[in-house]
Amino acid sequence: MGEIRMANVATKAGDTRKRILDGAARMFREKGYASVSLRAIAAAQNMQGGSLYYHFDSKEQIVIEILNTGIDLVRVAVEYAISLLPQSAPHGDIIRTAVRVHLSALLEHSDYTSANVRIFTQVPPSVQAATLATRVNYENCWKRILSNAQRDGALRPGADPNIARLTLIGAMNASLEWFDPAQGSVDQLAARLVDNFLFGILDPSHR
Amino acid sequence: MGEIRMANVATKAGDTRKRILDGAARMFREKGYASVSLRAIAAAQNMQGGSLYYHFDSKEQIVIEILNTGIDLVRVAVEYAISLLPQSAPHGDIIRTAVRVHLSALLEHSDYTSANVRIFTQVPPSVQAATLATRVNYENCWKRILSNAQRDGALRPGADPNIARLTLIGAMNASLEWFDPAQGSVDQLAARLVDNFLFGILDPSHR
DNA sequence: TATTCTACCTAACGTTTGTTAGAAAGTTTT
DNA sequence: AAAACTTTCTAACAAACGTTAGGTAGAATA
Repeated sequence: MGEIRMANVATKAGDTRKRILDGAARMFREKGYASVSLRAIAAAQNMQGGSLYYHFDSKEQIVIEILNTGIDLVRVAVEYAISLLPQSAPHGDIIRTAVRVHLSALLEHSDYTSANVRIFTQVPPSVQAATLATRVNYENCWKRILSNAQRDGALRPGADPNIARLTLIGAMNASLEWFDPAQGSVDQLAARLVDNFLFGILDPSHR
Repeated sequence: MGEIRMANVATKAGDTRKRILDGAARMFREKGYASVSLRAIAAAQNMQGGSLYYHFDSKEQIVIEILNTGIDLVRVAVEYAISLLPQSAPHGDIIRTAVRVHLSALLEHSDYTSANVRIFTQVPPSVQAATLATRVNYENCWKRILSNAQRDGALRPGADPNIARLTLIGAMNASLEWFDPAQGSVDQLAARLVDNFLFGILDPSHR
């Protein structure tokens, strides 16, 4: 009593808790939300289903934590990578960097991020609501990038930055469904995807 | 016996069958696959859960039929719209037409098509496999469009038609999650999305 | 050593799910 | 009107689900 409960403290429970989340994130990414049971999540850590309730209040709390973590991970990674660019960096380079980092997290580094993309639409409305603030945070990160570009006249006249943002994020996230490392690295994919996005696919002579 | 069982014949059972599929498609689009039970699908037609088994063999068969219908609907609509264009139509116009028809089916006309986009990742692997041929069919439709453009030199050198195709379809389908008719019509969205796709978002002076 | 706390297990609960068998209406054919 | 066929209902099944209560072994504390 009177003590503050910390999330990631170096205890046995803290380790187990993290292992449960790690395993659950991977399983959610692979099989979706509804078809991953608490018993399956527990079994992956050699535990019984009921034991999860020592660490979490409900299945919803588990998935909320995974979704929020997944979103914050990309946001922090993108913001950090951008902060390393010189102030004078062209907007094309900023967008290029953001896309590369987003795809890298989604396709290479984070089960949390990929789980978020895969299962967000499958999750109960209450869970979606509990991750809204985190999502808005990341949305604003991209809104800033594109509205800065527009402010400096870097966007083609008539280009709608809102539609650009939403389609770009949609296109990136969709790559989770078809990306194949045998066909090329994530960086190669990012480079080509950004080129299409910035320059279009049409040859200048055909415009 | 000896009679051929037809799908859309004008019988009571045929009508009921279609109404069940129509209702199920809408419910799947709205709530996802797992959380729509057979009892709920039946209740929407004032029926009992078990009665569905007079018309269908299983829940999987229902969703397979909905998914295949949804994909074939867009494919036929896109192919027909393109066939109406003059032979000499520029590739940009062909792509523009295809995008407009795809978005129109997804966002305005077909619960089957939107259900397909929404729940495909949620559905059991056996169901995904049962819709593979239909999906490949539609994929080939877009492959043709883009490889024809490349053959005629309409694509920017270095533009990868495969990545272009996958990102375009990904971007269009993602719009199902954020499209808001209050912000503009489907045709307006299609026009802006295609402009971004063909010309890029960057101003020529900033390249 | 005795006690308290941590981390997990066992076993069950109520609910929901897809599915099935057989009865019961309603319709059509003979 | 009788018979056959079509369509739906009733009622139950086994399985799986999230969740809970209470017990238990080991570690930490006193």
